[in-house]
Amino acid sequence: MARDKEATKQKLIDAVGVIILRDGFTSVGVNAVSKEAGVDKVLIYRYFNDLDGLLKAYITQKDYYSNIAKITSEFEKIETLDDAISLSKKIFVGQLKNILANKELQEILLWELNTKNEVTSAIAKEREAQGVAILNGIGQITGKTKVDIPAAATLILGGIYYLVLRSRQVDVFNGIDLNSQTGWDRIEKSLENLIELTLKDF
Amino acid sequence: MARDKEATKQKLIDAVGVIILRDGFTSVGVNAVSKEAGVDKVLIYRYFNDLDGLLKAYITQKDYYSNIAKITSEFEKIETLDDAISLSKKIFVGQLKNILANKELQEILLWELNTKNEVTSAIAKEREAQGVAILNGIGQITGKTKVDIPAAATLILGGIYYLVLRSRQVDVFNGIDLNSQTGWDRIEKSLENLIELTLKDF
DNA sequence: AATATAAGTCACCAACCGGTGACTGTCAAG
DNA sequence: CTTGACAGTCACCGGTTGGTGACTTATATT
Repeated sequence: MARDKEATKQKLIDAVGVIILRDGFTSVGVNAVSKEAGVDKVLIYRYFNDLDGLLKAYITQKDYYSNIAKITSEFEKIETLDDAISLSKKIFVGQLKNILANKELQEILLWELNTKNEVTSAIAKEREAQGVAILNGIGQITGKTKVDIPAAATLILGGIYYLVLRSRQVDVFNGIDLNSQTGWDRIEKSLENLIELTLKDF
Repeated sequence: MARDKEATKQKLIDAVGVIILRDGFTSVGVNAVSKEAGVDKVLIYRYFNDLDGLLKAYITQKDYYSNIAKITSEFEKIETLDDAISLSKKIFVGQLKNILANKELQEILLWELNTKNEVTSAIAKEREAQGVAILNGIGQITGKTKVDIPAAATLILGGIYYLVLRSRQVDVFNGIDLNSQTGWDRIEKSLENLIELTLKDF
């Protein structure tokens, strides 16, 4: 009808987001996406070669990890160890709250765990760049520590990811209520404690 | 052929395990399972009502978390704080190595993250009982601590789960090689460090 | 030996999946 | 005014999914 290629492409890209958010990444297929976009599925092949091509376009537009620059700039203001600890806490707690609030991001994290293809690999690469940049920032300010900061940070970050994803299916995990504010307050507090203990141990 | 109901049921149950291990939980369906078992799929409905019924039977037979008794008995031997730290390290590192070695268990963890139904809820319930029992054990011996032990343990355990699952799709995460021995050694070391720091902080 | 019960087989169903070829309608360049 | 390029539509393909009814065959009891 509209006879506007770019608009149609955008409709398809947007439809991917809608379906991921509403039905999860497993429901993303040519039939569902085209139906959601109100467009024939053959256009996916014509405009994006492939469903993967469409997904790549979707991810590229999303640009989830664009806050690196902002964070790394904050590292430069750091002077004392307490500053470093405070910023580190802020980063990790921020990650937790960000993922917890963003259901679309949760779906992508889950997708990464389940599937390996060009798209998820591309996302992983981007995420990796962000993670290493932040770890380098922390590493620079703390200097020589007894503990392996990147390893500890990775473990804790993984814990954040897992608990958020787990909270989608279950209420209580290890006795902690993952669907209540008090439960997440406990997690957040522990997060801060672990960071403080780790960075003060040298 | 064999005309042996119990043997046929067992064939189906075993086939579930084979498929989970070989193709992942997403591939578990009536068609695939019956084909693998060399048995008609209608027998799944006759003997187990449902695919879910078959999966429940599978899980019940597996009994993944049967090592609770052994662990809780070890708590009684504890006398000093160092004993407690040592045992806690042993438990968490043991968890890590166990999951890392057991691909079928990894599939179930992933399944738990993706799906909520009677089967996964039943597994979760069993896991929950184990986790709480262990945490109670640790809690008893450490007494009042500054940190929230259950919350910290949950975070760390989640980290273990996530990293193992992530290692299936990606080599490097936050600069740590999740497919090399040295990478896992770093994780393990950090795990022990975090436990020690946490339990000594009171 | 006849019969009932239950084990196992077979053919089929509707719904969905990804994917493709042939088509129609529109718009702009010649 | 014609023609060609292209946006968009439609019908169909082979394959797989979960699920069911009708059937055959074996075994145990009377």
